[in-house]
Amino acid sequence: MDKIFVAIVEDEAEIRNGVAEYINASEDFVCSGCYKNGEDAFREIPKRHVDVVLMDIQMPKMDGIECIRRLKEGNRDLHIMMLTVFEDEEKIFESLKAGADGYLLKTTQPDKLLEAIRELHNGGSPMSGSIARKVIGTFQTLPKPKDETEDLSSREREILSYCAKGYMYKEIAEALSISIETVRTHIHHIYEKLHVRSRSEAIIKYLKR
Amino acid sequence: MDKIFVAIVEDEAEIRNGVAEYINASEDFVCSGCYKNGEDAFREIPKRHVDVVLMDIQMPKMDGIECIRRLKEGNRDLHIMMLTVFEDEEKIFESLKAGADGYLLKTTQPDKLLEAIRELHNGGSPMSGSIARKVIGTFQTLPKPKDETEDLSSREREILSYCAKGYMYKEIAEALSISIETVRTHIHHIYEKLHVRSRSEAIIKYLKR
DNA sequence: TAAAAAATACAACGAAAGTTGTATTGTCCT
DNA sequence: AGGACAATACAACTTTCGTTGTATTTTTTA
Repeated sequence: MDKIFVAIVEDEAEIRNGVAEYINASEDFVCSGCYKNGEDAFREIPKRHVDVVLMDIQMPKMDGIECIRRLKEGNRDLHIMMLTVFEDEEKIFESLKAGADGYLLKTTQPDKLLEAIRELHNGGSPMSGSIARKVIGTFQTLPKPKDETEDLSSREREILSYCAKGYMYKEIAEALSISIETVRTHIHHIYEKLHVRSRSEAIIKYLKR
Repeated sequence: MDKIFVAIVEDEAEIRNGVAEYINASEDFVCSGCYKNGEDAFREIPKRHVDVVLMDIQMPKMDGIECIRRLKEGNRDLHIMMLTVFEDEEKIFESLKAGADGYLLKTTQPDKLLEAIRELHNGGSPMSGSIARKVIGTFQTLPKPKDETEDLSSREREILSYCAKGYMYKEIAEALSISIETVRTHIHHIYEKLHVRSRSEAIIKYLKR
């Protein structure tokens, strides 16, 4: 069986070499390159055979998040996993948005790291426990303000949706083949039901619902 | 060390008993209850000592997603993990929104299941590889139309943010202690940069960026 | 340092939006 | 059958918004 080629991007030589050594000592992985900043990594990785990248965040010249963005732009299929000490939401979500496929903390045990690389290569997305919990937490937007647009009639909702596309009264009237005065009336009713007093506020409620 | 109390909610007796047996055979877990539908689970679990719930989705009377919603409403701290055959995004995200803390497929190996329960209990969020990848994928909103609000000056962005709160010119002028005419000028500049021609369109761009 | 961009301000005019009130028709629920 | 609501329409009037043009002071950048 072919070995999995792993690249390491990490500015601290000690960690970099430690991880590389551990990877090379394993059966099914081989370290195909070590880079000490995002710039070197971005220049070299596309030229080589790399299956998986382990990426630090804080590095000189180019940080890991920007490096991911650029690497992914060139090759969507490259599997990249963060390996960092940061566990604040900002860094996590910026990384994921940039295209990271996994996110491990540096406190991860070496054997768990190898297992994670394997999972990453198989299309999974390994995350440290606390990271996964934060990611899942973003879906639990519990107490969202009741959607007042529920109270609108279907015609009113239709008209509101035109407002939310930037249509003027006149344009809505044309689109629906009704008079501008009728549009006015509908919109007035919409304002009452949504408890707002302008098109802006109505659009805001509509888009945020 | 105290054992971790695990409840199982699953309509198929074979699976239910199999998992219960496996859990009871382990060192640090004990099955504290088996329920064959969401209704029974919702009625009984709050009365008992339960640390972790393993929850199926498709069940008679009350499905697992609704059951999670209700259990979590009563007790935010209860750790619930889906254990299901479904891996479509709809079911996954509905579960997470309802409050699931983990999501495993039934194909998970028994030893991995036990490890996942342990991780869940420790505040992690174990997910099967393909699930985690889908979850992470939602953050990678790839080809989003370039954020034109980037081109705005900080003052302009500030004013736009007031528009997006529903403020009128007069109110913005007051809030920033500048004249209404200056607000007008700024907003006109904003429209030029965003290539829009009304407050509505500007707000739409701002909220969708 | 010279040019460009940002922040500020005033003003006048026309266009769009918002308010208030009235009215007709059809549907749905009680 | 009567009442409530939705959809439609018209109109007069007020307020807010958007356009155009000019101008001064900083700040930034080439």
